[in-house]
Amino acid sequence: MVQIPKTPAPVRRPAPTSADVARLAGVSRATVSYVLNNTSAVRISEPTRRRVHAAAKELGYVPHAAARSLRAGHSRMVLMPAPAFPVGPLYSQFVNELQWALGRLDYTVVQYGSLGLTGDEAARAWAELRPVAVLVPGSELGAQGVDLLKRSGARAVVTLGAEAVEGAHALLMDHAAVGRAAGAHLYARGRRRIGVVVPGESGLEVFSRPRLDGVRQSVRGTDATVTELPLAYEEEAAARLAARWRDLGLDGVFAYNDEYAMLLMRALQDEGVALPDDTAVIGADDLMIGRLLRPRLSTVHIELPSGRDLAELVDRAVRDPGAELESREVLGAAVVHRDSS
Amino acid sequence: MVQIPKTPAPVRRPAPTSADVARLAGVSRATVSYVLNNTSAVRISEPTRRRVHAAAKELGYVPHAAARSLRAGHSRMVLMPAPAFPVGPLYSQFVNELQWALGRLDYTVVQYGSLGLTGDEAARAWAELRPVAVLVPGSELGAQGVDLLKRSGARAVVTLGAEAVEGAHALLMDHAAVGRAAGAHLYARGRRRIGVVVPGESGLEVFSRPRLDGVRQSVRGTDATVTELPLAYEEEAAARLAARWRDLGLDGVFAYNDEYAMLLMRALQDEGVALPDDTAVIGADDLMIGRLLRPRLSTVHIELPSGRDLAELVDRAVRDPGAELESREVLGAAVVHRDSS
DNA sequence: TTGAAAGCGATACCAG
DNA sequence: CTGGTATCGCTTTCAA
Repeated sequence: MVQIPKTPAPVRRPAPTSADVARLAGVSRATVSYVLNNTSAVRISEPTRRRVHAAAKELGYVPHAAARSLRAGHSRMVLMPAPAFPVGPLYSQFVNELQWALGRLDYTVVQYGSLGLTGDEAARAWAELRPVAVLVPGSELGAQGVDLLKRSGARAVVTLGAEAVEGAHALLMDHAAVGRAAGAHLYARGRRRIGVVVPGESGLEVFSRPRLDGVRQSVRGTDATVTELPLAYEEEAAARLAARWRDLGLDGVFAYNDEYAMLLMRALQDEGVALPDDTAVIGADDLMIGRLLRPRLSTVHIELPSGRDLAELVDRAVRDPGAELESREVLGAAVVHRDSS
Repeated sequence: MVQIPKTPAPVRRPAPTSADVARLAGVSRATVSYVLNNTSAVRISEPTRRRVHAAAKELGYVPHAAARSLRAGHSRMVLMPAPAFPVGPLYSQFVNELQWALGRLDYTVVQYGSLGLTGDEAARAWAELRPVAVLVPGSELGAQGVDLLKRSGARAVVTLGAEAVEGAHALLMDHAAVGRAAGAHLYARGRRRIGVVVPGESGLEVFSRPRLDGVRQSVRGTDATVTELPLAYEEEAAARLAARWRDLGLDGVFAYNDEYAMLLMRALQDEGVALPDDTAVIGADDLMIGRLLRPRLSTVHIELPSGRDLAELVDRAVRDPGAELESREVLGAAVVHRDSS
């Protein structure tokens, strides 16, 4: 461990305020505000502007967001809960796009770490920040929470999840559609004894449950059977599952996503199961790794709404909070047939 | 698109304040504050407490964080910039741990979306929120930025990156060590013409550059050569690279990480290059996929600091901002030798 | 063109 | 035990 000498001035001065800038520039606080905000309603002489800017720079003045939004009565903060588990490239990229798009509309996205808070506690915590809009993936939030947020000034609450919540705009992401697509595909390929790999890890049920249900729906009324296969994301777990594969007598399997599919495929191949002849495999999410596997992995490609679209929805909702609540189906699921099925 | 009827009350009432609660409960705002904050210095009668709590619940009162921290002169917000590119499971998990650990210490982590802001602009934007601490991955932040943040009240600035920044605590993550480990390993395995796969994608240079440099360092003064191999994360790019592999005449290659390694391995295998006989391959990050490849992928396992450690560092720094700045090397890199090298 | 002052919401001191 | 009130930093009328 290396020690770097501390800065020469250990004194903790309070942050400079607009009053300090005013004093240094020899003007009033009002003038400082006018100059720094480029208020067009008031004209300030050029020399004064320069003095103010110089003073601000010299002091390292930074406006106090809390004070500002307190005074203004609103902010342009869009709040999202920070995801509670490692999240794939799909979601990362979606959030990035969204941040960018909202940034262009002059909003600021804040991901709030609310680990260990349950639905209503979380809603309270978010409400304290008085965000202008709240984006909530999943269905942790109930009608109560939405109401709380709206009562504390949120002009839009948008949920991204399986079902709409009273009072909130909803981007419906029906993961059952993913399962239905996969199930229908396997059925069409002549498979009748279908396994569905479900992550053993907790937190993923929100996605895995509907995907499983979707498979069930897709074969309802046929002679096909669906078997749930819990699988932890570990080699040994996959090996154990593969070891009893012959006994299971499955001829097709839908894995939660391409990563679990890869895990399972490897274990099956090590076990001497022929893919896709003995067992057809299909994954989901259309990750790059699927294309690199041999046989190439069939998968369900998922189409998320673009960040731009969502940003525009948020903006519309914020500008006109009285408008009808939108509720749209946004998750597209399309089978990409490759060699594993 | 389905339309859900809007809620019956389209009136936008302002959020209830402590004054509203006081009015409804028939007490003063001071009393409300005492009750809701459980202030131990003052004793409030039980009936009054009840009335206040009831009023607060009825109105759906939520304290206004901005007003509170304005008054208090500080907050317990720890700010991190939101990552600008899809980030792997390693980092996701690290951030989660950190959030959890800081949460236990009663801090709140906020990931601030500062897309498109350069170092100093970003520092300004962060400073506006008056966070008590700022955690910055990468080296986007200069001494100036650190100074700005501290002047606006940040009691701790911690950088996670290649080099220390004046005035900030530093968790040094020397990615060159990853390259050195990989390079030394390949050299020890008798490889002398070493290629290094560098992502074609921008934004990753922060990591890829030092990893490449590390390889160079590890073979300095030997007869080994190092060839930089830019590679976009696409199948075709990999195929093109593989097509000229014989001409390149490389007998060992270090890929930026396991994902790029997998991409390259597949292309090389399709091209008929024998692994590891013709070319030894080693990746980095020790992802699950590496274990699933055949041959099993050798990799450089990366040890990040635990979220708990970092949380404690932040807490120490916040409690005693005058203390010596800590600067520690925290990135552990260890070769995991498997079958591809 | 500039300044004085009110007020956003919450808290903590000091009286009563 | 409870209430008035000053205060945090900033914006924005209203006057000068």
